[in-house]
Amino acid sequence: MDIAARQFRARGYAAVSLRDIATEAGMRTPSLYYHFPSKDDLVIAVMNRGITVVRKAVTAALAALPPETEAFARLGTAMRAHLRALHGLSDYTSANVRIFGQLPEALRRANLPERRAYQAIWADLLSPTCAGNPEVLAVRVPFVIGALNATLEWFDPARGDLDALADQLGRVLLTGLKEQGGQ
Amino acid sequence: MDIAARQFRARGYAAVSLRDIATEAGMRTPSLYYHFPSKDDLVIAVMNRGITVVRKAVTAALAALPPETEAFARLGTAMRAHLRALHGLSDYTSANVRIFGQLPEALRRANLPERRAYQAIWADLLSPTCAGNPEVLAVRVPFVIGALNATLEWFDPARGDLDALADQLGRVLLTGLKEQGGQ
DNA sequence: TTTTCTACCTAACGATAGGTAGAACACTTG
DNA sequence: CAAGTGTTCTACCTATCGTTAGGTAGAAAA
Repeated sequence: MDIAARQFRARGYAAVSLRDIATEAGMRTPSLYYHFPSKDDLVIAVMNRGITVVRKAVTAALAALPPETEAFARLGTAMRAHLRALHGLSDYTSANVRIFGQLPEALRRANLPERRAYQAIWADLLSPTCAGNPEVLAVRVPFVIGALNATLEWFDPARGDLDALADQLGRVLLTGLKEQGGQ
Repeated sequence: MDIAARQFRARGYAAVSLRDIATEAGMRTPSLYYHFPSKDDLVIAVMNRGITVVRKAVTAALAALPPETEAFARLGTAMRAHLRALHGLSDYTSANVRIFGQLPEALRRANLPERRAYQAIWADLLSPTCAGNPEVLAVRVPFVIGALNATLEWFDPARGDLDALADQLGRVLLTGLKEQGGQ
């Protein structure tokens, strides 16, 4: 599954064959079928773990905060944990974000329960920013998650500091582009 | 090309076969080779037009503004034009955003010049928000474009008002989540 | 009227995809 | 040691992929 996640992340769902995965695992293709009944099942397992990983990372980061931490500090912590899971923690979450849009609808649906559970965390976090207004919240939750996920397409953690990125994005999202110029 | 763009957008690069495109076009597969030398050339043509379309849309929207319009109003206008191109104007831009990450590196590289030209517009727009600081700019340009593009994965223009979305995202990006609660 | 071009066609190619059947190996347990 | 069980193997299948070869009807050009 580690190998599959890394390959899916790098080259996409349809472009990665079971032969590719088996070869890197030091196996023959049919041997994979002992562990997974089909390519679909394998990719679903990778996708679900991708959400589980980031959800646990964010939950743990929030749990480590002092209980009286204010809403915007909690939000910043969650953003940093999410970015860390995306860019460093494992290939599962990044594979999920990368290939979700490439999957046939049936496979996408199989990942939706996990995704909704994760979105619920962000709904709680973002609720104070819009006085609980459900229509605004319904836009802000996917917007913030989507904006963070989009960093996967342009940020290279090998060439930039991930914490600096988290700081800067946190500032922009919380206070907007309008305030403070540089630094 | 219209058909190819729509199918790429809906189902991804590798999942769309030349047979699929030809069938919808009312042709046999090899007939496509009269118009395009290969699948790669076809997809490159679609990708490049996708950026051209949104660049012209944004440029035109900015040109229609009074010349003395201040920086943040110009930014809001550009955001709205970008969202419109993504969600309504044509399938080329949305296909580009959807499948860029799925392409083999060689095809991605073929689209980079167009992309850089488009990013230059946003660098101009965003420069006033960070006093021209190049490091901050290098993060903010892909961040804003990425955040807008990510709406493709969750916003359905058939079920929500695109202008309302543009307004709300413009407010969040310009003034942040911290200010004004609801509405 | 002869030639060339445009826009398609049918037939088939080699490569590769996901998947199956069943034999062979490896390790634990009686 | 023999049996059983878990794991990987060889060999092969069918479907589909992008692509090529060679040809054809009709419009345009000479």
